[in-house]
Order: sequence, then C-alpha cells, then structure tokens
Amino acid sequence: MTEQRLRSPSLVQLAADAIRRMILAGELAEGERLIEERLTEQLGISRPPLREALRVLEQEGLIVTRPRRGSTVATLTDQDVFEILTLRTALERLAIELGVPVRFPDRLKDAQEALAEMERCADAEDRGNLVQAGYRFHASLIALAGHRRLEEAYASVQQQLLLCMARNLYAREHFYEDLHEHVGRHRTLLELVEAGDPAAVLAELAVHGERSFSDLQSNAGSRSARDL
Amino acid sequence: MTEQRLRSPSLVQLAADAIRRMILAGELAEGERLIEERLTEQLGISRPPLREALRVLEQEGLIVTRPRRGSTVATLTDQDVFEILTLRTALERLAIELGVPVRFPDRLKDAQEALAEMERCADAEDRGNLVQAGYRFHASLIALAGHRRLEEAYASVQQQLLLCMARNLYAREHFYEDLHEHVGRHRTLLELVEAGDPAAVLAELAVHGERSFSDLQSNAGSRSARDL
DNA sequence: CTATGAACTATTGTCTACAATAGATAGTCG
DNA sequence: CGACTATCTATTGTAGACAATAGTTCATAG
Repeated sequence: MTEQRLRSPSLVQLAADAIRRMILAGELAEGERLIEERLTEQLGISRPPLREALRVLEQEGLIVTRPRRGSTVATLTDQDVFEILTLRTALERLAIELGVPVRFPDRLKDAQEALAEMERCADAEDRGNLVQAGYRFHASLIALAGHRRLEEAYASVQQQLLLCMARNLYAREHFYEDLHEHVGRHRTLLELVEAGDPAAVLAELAVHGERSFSDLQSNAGSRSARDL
Repeated sequence: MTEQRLRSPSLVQLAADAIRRMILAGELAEGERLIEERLTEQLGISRPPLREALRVLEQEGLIVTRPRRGSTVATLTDQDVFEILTLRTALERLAIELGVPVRFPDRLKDAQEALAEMERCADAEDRGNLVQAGYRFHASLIALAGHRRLEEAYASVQQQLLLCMARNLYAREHFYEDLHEHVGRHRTLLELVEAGDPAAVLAELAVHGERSFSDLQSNAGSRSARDL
C-alpha cells in the first residue's frame, strides 16, 4: 500500500512537466514559438499527448495559444508581475484567516522543516535551494487552511512567480541581497502563525507585499523596451 | 474589423463549451463517467479534440480525471461549497481594494446595466435571467480592478458556483425567497462602490458572505448521504 | 455456496496520416 | 520602383486505427 503514484506517469503529465521545467529554467525564451513537431522529436512522443500537455500549460498561464497560430511562451509585463503579486497576497490572506490559529499541527511541522532548510541554505549561500525551500515554506502555510482550491490557485501563482524570477522581473537584486534577513522575515511570520494571531500575521504579510511592490517599482522601465 | 472571434471556433473550444453547458445544466449527473467515444458520437467530432477539451475542463475543476480510468463529473461536498464561497469572497475583496475608487467608469456602466437588468428580472420574477444578470453584475465589479488573472480566477469560481446551484447545494431556498431584497443588496453594493469607499464595500461584502455561509450551514446534513 | 483465478470486453492511451489554414516569398502590374 | 496578388510551404487542426490496461464476468476449486 506504500506505492502511491509510481505507476502511469502518462505521457501528457511527463510532457507538461518537461516543458514547464524548460520554461521555468529559461531554456525557452519569452514569446518563443512552440513548434509541436519539434517538441515531439525532442521529447520522443507523438503530437496528441503533446497537444494535451500544451492545453494544461495554457490553463496554467505559462503559454499562450492562439487558434491556428500555435503556442508561444508567455510574455510578462510589469502589469503581469503586479497581478501575480497582488493575487498571491490575496490568497495568502485567505489562508491565514482560515488556518490561524492552527488546526493541523502536522502541517505546521512542514513549515518548520522548510524554515530550517531555508536557514541551512542561507548559511551555505545556496540560493537555488533557498528558493525551493522558500516555496515549500509558503506552500505549507497555505496548507494550514485545509483548502484544496486555495492550494491549487496558490501553486499556479507560485509557478508564475518562478517564471518572473526566471525572467529576472522580480526582486532579484533584493532577494539576493541579504539572505539571512530574507529568512528572518519568514521566521517572524512562522512565529506569529504559531502564536495564533491572524491579525499580526496579516500585518507582517502586508509588509512583505509592500516590499515586493517597491521592488517591482524599481524594476519599472524595463517594460516599454519589451513591448516593441 | 468588426469581426472578432467569428472564425476558428476550434473543435476543442466548441466541445469544451458544449460539455461545460451539459454539466452546468445538470444533464450530466454528479460523478457520472464521461465515456470518450460516446461523447465523440454525440458531438460529431473525433477523439483528439475531445480529449483536449476534457483537459481544459479538468483544469477548470468541472471534471476529475484519473489515469487509465477516465473522467467523471466533479462531485461536490459541503467542503467544496465552503471552498468556493471563501475563495470567491477573497477574490472580491482584492477586486474592491484595487478597483475602488473607480478608475474605469465605462466598466462601472456595465455594472449599472446589469443591475438594471436584475431589477427587470426581479419584477418579472424571471429567476433564470436574474441569475445570469447577477453574474454579469459581479463580473463587472471584478473588472473594475483591471486585473486579468483575477478575472480569470473569478470566472472559474463563478462557474463552480453555477455547478453548486445546478446541484441544489447552494442557497436555493434563500435566493428564491425574496428577489427584490436580493437585488437591493446588490444595489447597495454598487452605490458604495460609486461612492468610492472600499472599506464600506468590503463590510457589505462580508455581510453577503456571512449569509452564504449560514445558507451553507442550513444545507449541512445532505452531505453524509452523498458520501456513500 | 463462496472465494479465487483467468479470460474477456470495454475504454483509455498513443501513434501515423491526412486536411486546412496562415504566413512567406516571388512575380507581375501599375 | 513600390505595392498587390497568387502560389507555395511550414505548421496546426482533425481523423481513424492500433496498443495497453482496468474492470467484469464466468468458470472452477475448496
């Protein structure tokens, strides 16, 4: 009974995961056309499952498909980054309101472990894994709400945020500036969550969000160049 | 240049729309299996576009697909209704915060027209069109934010709410009780929006949401019966 | 009579091939 | 010399067929 999802990776899932990784890794440029036949050769699959995978990615907001014109990798403007950040904040707010005080202590453990991992990464200056651990941390905070749709929506937003970072559109300089301060803010957040005070957590989140927006402002100006 | 999307309906979009309509109209029962070949005959298309349409509906949360076991119409528990309602409220909050005071007067006109339509429907006791107008009203409030991702997320939630109503899981008795009170609450909402006071709108929305939850409570008990 | 196993059927997963369209290129006319 | 049109090619949209699997039914043994 220990086997869970070992079976049936399904070419559609496999292809979606592979293309998603390529996009988030920056191997596919912004606005680049995704030629179906080329991807089938690259992935060693046929077009029907590939097309289904593209539909999934389209719904996830990572690619844009226009009828009879094929799919392209999503192009992000500052407006898009703004949308992603505000939506994230709104979803986190709901999660805190529903999840604090904590009703699922085991999920709190996930957050604690992720935070510990973040501290280790900050000490080792391992920025790549720090990002990963940071996302696990936020995801486990969201999980406190016990709200499946919220988790799914948040995962989608997180993914698009990863895309922003891959495009260097979001807070790169700030995030890489002081790793321990970054982790420290998350520790504060977790402590407030453990204390069971939703209002305090929301206030801290608001600060977090404000920082993100000011980072966005400092990035402004790179937009018009991309809008040809 | 007046033609917009007259061309290229794309069998995928057509099929997704058709199946979506069937689900929301209650023609497909809760948990019912969606046999691909049967749907292809019914819709007069072939399996590849149908499968792509099913992927779209899966991402929308209207159907559930398990590998090698096909797709079934989504089954909604009270927990699902709770999730849908809370998510809707969270998204509306964001929309109000970003959209009030109003920056796009033309979109406000959409809301005004939808409200007028709601009043006409209430007078005529045309409940079907009242629901439609109500959704246009809420959608145009969301549009005040000028936030594409928010609009998409909200549209998905609205759709699932329609599914709830099709399943008689949400506030049927309440909604049908006093049509003019229902419309009146929306008029109050719009007046507060026009006044440009976000806090007042949010307070009114909270009342609205509370009513929904109490309705949900009154529906509780129908759940265990469905969970076999 | 019940439980277990194997064969069978219905259904999903995948592939190859064909049809249709949008963009590009070259040729011709003004 | 420039602009417009027609053909042509690359790519997407769709169809039908084959392969693989999960659920079911029937037979058999305990």
